Amino acid sequence: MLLAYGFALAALLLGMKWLEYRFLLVQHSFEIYAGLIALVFTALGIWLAGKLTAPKIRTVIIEKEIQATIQDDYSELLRAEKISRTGLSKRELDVLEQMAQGLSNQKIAEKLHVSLNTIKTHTARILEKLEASRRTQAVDFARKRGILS
Amino acid sequence: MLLAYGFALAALLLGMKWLEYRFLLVQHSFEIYAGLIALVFTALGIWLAGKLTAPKIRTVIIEKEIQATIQDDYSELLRAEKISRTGLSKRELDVLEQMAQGLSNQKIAEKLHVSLNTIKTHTARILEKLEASRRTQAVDFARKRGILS
DNA sequence: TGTCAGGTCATCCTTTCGGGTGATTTTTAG
DNA sequence: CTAAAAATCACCCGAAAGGATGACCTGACA
Repeated sequence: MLLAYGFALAALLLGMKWLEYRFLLVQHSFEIYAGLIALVFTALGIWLAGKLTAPKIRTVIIEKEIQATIQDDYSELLRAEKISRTGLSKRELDVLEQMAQGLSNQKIAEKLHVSLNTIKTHTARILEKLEASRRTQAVDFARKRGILS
Repeated sequence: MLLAYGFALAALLLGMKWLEYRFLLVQHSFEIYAGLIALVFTALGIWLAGKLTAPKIRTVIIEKEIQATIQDDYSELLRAEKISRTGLSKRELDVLEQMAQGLSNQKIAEKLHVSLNTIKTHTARILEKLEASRRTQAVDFARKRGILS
C-alpha cells in the first residue's frame, strides 16, 4: 500500500519532468499543475482511505426459537402421576385419547375392537372421573391437567 | 463538504501566490512544491473519505437460542394468518374458542348473548370450514393448526 | 376362596349435535 | 353506493352423546 503510494509520488515527479521537456512547462501556469496534482492526490487519498481503514464490526444477535422438549420417560412418569390423580384406568385413557382425536364413540369402538356400548360405558366413567359433562370438556380438562399431549 | 474542499483548493492557490512573492518561489524547485501539495491533498483525501464515504460495516451474526415466548400482538398476527388460511370469521372463532372449553351450544349462546340457533349455524360453518364432522374433531384440528392455544 | 376393580356388553330414555334449508339484517370492501 | 360477506335467527330431522342401571367375566390380592 505504502509502496503504491510511493510509486504514485515517483510517477508524478517523473511525469512532470517528462512534461517539462516535452510540452514546455512554461506554457501552463504553476497553479494549473498544482490544482491538477491536488485533485489527483485527493482522489488517491480517498482511495487510500478506503483501503486502509478497518471495517467497523457490527454485531447482530438473531434470536432463534427452540422448542422446549421434555424427555420421553420423564413425561411418562408425569403422565402416570397425572393419571393416578384423576383415577383413570388404562382402558379409559385409551378411549380418552381417541376421544381427543375427535373420533365418535362408534369409531372408537371399531378402532379398539369392542362394542359401542362398551365405549359408552367408558366415556361415562371418563366424564364422571374428570368431572365433565361433555366430551369436549373432558378433553379440555385432560389437556389442562397434562394427561393429554 | 464540497464547499470545504473548494475552500481548501482556493486556499492553496492563494497560499501559493502569497508564497510566490514572500519567499520567492525560485528558491525551491517545482518538484518540492508538487510533492508537498501531493502529501497535503492525499491527507485531505483521506480525511474527505472518512467524511464522505459510508462506513464499512461487517455484519457478524450470532444466533442465540431463546425460549419461544410469543408476544401478544405478534401472536395476533400469526393467529390472523392461521385464521385466514382456514377462512374462519371472527365470530366463528369466538364460538370455536368456547367450544374448545367444552361448553355446549346452549352455554355458548348464553355467554355470547345470542340465540342457540345462531350458535348452531356458527358451529355448522366451523365444522364445514375445518372439514370436521364433530366438535371434538374441530377442536383437535384447530389445535393442530395453531388456531387455538 | 371370596371380594374387588376393571373390562365388557346391554337397554331405556333424554339431551345435544350435526345437516339441510331459508330468511333478514349488519358490516365490509370495492 | 352497491355487491359480497358476515352475523343473526328459525324449523326440521336423524344421529350421536350422555345418564342411569344392571349384568357377566376375569385377574389380582388378601
